[in-house]
Amino acid sequence: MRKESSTNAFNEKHIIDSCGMAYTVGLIGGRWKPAILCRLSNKTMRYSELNRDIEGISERMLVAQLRELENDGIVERQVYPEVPPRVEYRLTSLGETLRPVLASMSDWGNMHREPVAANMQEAETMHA
Amino acid sequence: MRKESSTNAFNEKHIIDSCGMAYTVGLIGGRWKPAILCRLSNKTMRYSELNRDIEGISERMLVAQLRELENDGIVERQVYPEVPPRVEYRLTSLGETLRPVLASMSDWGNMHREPVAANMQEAETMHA
DNA sequence: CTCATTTCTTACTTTTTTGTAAGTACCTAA
DNA sequence: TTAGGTACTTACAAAAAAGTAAGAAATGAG
Repeated sequence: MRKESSTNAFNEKHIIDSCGMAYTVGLIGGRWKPAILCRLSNKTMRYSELNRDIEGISERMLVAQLRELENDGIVERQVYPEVPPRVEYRLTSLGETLRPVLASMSDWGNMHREPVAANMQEAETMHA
Repeated sequence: MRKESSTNAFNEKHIIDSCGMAYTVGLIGGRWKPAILCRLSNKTMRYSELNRDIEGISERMLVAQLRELENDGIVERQVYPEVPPRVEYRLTSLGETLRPVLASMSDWGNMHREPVAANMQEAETMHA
């Protein structure tokens, strides 16, 4: 939970308000958001797909990050009134404007780190 | 300090190895790195300048973040053998390759958040 | 009525990041 | 000899982020 009155929270707000880069990092940063956005950048996915696809993520984290992305207007959540439930996540139109930014980050990362087998596939799909 | 054996540390490594975007975010993310990179993107600065210019940062944080950027090969540190000491920080050539990425993040951020007076100047200088 | 499936919640613990405050080293100039 | 400027360190405390484990709702199938 966040403590509105902390120096930390104050600093965060201030930086976000005075630096566009910090604002962007705030939206897409964190442990799991890149992994989520990377995937939703390519296609709509349902909750269980994301959960299976992103190795090591817990449901708590997955939901929390999706909610944040949703609240920030980057991702949208579509619920189908079925049982068992089906919920799909995709980029909003705002989220789509982020795509080139995400792609440039992804490309830079893939270019400048030691090549690891696991990335090969990802590196390709990002710019398919 | 980091606990190498934690699930958290393991997950971080794994994601960084499997997602270029996560790798990039890992390098430039965090509370103060955007503010630092934003400035060093434009010009070489000495320690005290950064310290004055980045409102609210503590010396501990400034040094820590600069060290990380240095260890990651993005920023370089030049010490002049003078008294009182003079230390300058600038982007390395690897850091320069990051500039367009940083700029696109900065631009996106400035474009998509409520315009705040403080940003006007920054938004201009970024693409001068 | 009980089970299975999917998409979450909730309460609690551990780990990581950030902040605070004080101190250090170096030389120079007064 | 003492004060001053710059660039840090260090030890400790607070806050935030992430992990763990268990549970809950809704409903159709058997």
